[in-house]
Amino acid sequence: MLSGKARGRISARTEEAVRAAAAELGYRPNVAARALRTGVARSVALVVPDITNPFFGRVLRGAQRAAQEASYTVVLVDIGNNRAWEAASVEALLAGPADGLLLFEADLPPGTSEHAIQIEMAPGGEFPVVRLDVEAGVDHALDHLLELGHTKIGHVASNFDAPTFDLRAARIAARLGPVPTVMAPFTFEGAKVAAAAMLDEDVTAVFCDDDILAGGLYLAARERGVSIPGDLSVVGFDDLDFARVLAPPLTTVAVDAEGLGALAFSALAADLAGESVPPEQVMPVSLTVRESTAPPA
Amino acid sequence: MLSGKARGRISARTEEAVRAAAAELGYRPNVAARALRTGVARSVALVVPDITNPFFGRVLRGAQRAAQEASYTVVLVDIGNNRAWEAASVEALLAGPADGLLLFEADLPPGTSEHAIQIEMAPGGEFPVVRLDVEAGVDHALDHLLELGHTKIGHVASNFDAPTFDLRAARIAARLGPVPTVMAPFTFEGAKVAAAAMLDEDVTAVFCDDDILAGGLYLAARERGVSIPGDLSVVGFDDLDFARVLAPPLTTVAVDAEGLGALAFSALAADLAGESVPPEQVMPVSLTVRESTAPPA
DNA sequence: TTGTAAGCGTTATCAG
DNA sequence: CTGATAACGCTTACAA
Repeated sequence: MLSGKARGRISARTEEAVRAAAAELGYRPNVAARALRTGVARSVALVVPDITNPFFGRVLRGAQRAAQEASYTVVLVDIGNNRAWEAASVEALLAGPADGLLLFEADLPPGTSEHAIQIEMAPGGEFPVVRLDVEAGVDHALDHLLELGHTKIGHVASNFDAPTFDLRAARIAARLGPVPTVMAPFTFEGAKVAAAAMLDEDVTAVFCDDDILAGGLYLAARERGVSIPGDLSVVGFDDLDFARVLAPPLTTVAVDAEGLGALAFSALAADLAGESVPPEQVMPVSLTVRESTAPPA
Repeated sequence: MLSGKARGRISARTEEAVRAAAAELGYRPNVAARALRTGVARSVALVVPDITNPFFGRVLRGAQRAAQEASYTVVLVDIGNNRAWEAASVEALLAGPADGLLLFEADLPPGTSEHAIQIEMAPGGEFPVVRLDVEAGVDHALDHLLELGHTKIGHVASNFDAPTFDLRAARIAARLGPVPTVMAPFTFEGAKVAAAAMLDEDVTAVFCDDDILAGGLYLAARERGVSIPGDLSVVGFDDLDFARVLAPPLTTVAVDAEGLGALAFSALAADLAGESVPPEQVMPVSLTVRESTAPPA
């Protein structure tokens, strides 16, 4: 009765009384028993590549907020940027605790029949995808640079193999043709050494796949005495909190990470409820212009 | 039998055969049924104030790694810096999914008999606590500043009410007596406006309760044209990734957030296993000296 | 409107 | 060493 399925079967007075008594005694339905009986755990798993990256923290918060509202619980799986762990981790989830999966840049062993939503992946796969409008993001960034008068633009790309980064590269190529490119890892230190090579290229502006990569470029530029934006304009992607506090503040593509997480959860909830969910949903992005971009010298 | 409780009751050959068949058919024990029968879900909940803060991301990763090794699952609850949500959120957990709680700067309704570990809280409460050696952290920072020759030191304190911040203030007071203090919120923008007031004080160095607060101070200093460390030395706390990329790189107290998370999980696991756990465990910290500190002008 | 009973998939116990 | 059986706490269907 406490599950709310009593529609009109019992009197309001009785219901009231029972609820009061339940509250009085501190009664809590046993979720394990309910899960066993109904086959539904009201819990979803979120798989992220690196929870240490603040971007995923925001996605997680969005998903968790939405989940909480629907009285779902979210269990976190952090792949730790280590693809080897991925299979094992996801495998563990399939064993049961989760009704469905929110997969951020992760794949499922093919044929595994499970409810899942993929985040920031290419559409056309087995599961619905929810993603950022990456193409619009690079368009905004490139338009801004082009308007400023830059013609020699470089690309500091992520060396993490994920569709979202392929999309960035493809869009840049489509707009500008081949451009000087370096691949950088997702840490300030690593990105710094990788990005240093970009300073030897003949470019007046660079687009970075992510703010962290831009941070690495800042480090390299500082070490080499190249001034931003005087000698080099730089634009990042994600608008992480620290972009604001860089010197100079970073011009970057702002994305709604929490919204992305929340949207992914809603899609999964809809799927679990048997509703049909669109094969692809994309979140708009915008450009936040700060002080790291200026006309070329 | 698959639960491994068959110690010598069946032959190795039989066991082998059964396991093979199980793997063949893709059999997975149903966790809900197991949880119902055994009363144990092999799952713990981690409650954090703000998952958006990279510090908690690191704690979460540490806890998750340790949990995964023990084949536990961790469910996340993000309070969102909103104390009002806290009770409701924790309440939801008590309903069942979690065998135990990892409470970061959170309290449990008193008397709630549950297995829990408190992180970064004052010892002496109902549950064992695991925390950073905050006192040593401020000692390191203060010693460093004192050695540099600073005598007029200010304190940018967190306005978030948590024992760890009380500890910092108490230690500073014990070492230096009353010092100019401003309270700042946990965002760059908010901290910037709060920290601006510190620039009007007669101080040559500032200790910040957290790197984020230090970032706010950087912003205020930049706006007012005060140079770091020329006019003002600043030291932060936590050694978040972005501390490295600030200009100048921030001198800060480095803490092992992942280790903290892992330690907290182990303590909880021990508690769950019926082992006794020490009422207080503290993690050592160290000072990372970078370029935001120098002798007073 | 209310009561009763079956069964979800495990694990544990107790005879065989 | 093996096989049958009860019980965990809940939901649901059906009988009263």
